[in-house]
Amino acid sequence: MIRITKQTDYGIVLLTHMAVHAERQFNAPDLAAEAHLPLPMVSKILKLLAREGLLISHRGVKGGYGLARRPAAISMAEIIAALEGPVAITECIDEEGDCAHERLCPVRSNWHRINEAILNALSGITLAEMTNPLLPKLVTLGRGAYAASSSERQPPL
Amino acid sequence: MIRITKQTDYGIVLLTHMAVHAERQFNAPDLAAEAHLPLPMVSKILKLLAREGLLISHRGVKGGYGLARRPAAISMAEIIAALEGPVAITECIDEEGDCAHERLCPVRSNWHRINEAILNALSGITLAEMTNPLLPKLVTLGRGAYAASSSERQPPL
DNA sequence: GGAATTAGTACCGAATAGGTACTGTTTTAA
DNA sequence: TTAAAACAGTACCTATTCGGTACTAATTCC
Repeated sequence: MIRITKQTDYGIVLLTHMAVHAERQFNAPDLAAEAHLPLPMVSKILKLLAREGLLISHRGVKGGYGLARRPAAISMAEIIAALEGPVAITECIDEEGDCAHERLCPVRSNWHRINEAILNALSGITLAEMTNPLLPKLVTLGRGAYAASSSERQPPL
Repeated sequence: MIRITKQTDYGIVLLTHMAVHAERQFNAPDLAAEAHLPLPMVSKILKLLAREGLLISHRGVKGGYGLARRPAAISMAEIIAALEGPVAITECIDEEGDCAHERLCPVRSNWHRINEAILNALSGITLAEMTNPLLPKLVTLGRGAYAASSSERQPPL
């Protein structure tokens, strides 16, 4: 059903939570408790995000994880790519040589369109935007004080 | 890894093939042979597409399947939705009541953004475009005769 | 009525996802 | 220097889903 995995789902929740207090450093147990997610999963996910460069980790007693960049500089595309590999909806993209239909398949060159369309869509959403509880349109229609309370300002769509 | 299933993959290949000769009617064995895909799978997929209203089926000896609409009026979003259910990247969209984190999860309302972004991306690609072997940009840069050979004109990106 | 064709459903094996456990490494601080 | 807190890596198990097949109706044409 064209779903992201739960791992990624959790990962986005965690990163969003971290983005609200972007300066703070979080350790796995605290994050798990605050996000109401199982610790082993949280641990696993944070390790992955750190390895992929989206988080910076510090070991030792006072260790923990912090965002590697400003929330506005981290896109959904990056997060998803970090947690489940390159965003490619179809198989025949990565394994170009293996496809037996290569010469016959008229669709092949067009997969790129679909993949790119999705990649663009995901690249256009930043972590900073995810911390804002309302949609940009509604925010600008409402009173400005609310939008100003979020740490990052969103570029207009 | 945020993939469509092979069923959907095959489905798009089949529909693209049918879109090239949009008036013609195809039966399952012929289509399987022409697309170089296993017949049982093709059969299964065509049934589904017919049930979802993307294809029109005719039973009996001279039966077969035909496109229900013009290729330009069928979007990727519809095809994917027909073959693997509604396009919703995350779970908490459809099962609103069940999510235990509902009251705590600050991300929840923002999933809509991601889902809609992807839905928009997929809605913007039509079956007619998939029959064109080259990307729009390259086509307009090349000689016009080539682009004119495709049955449908693509809107500029 | 017989043959061709779609419709529906049930089933199985293999791959993948969700989740857990364990062992190692680094850092702080008493 | 040693113990504890935290991250790093990896291996493993179970349940679900996917890819694929088979079989039995229901229709339609000749």
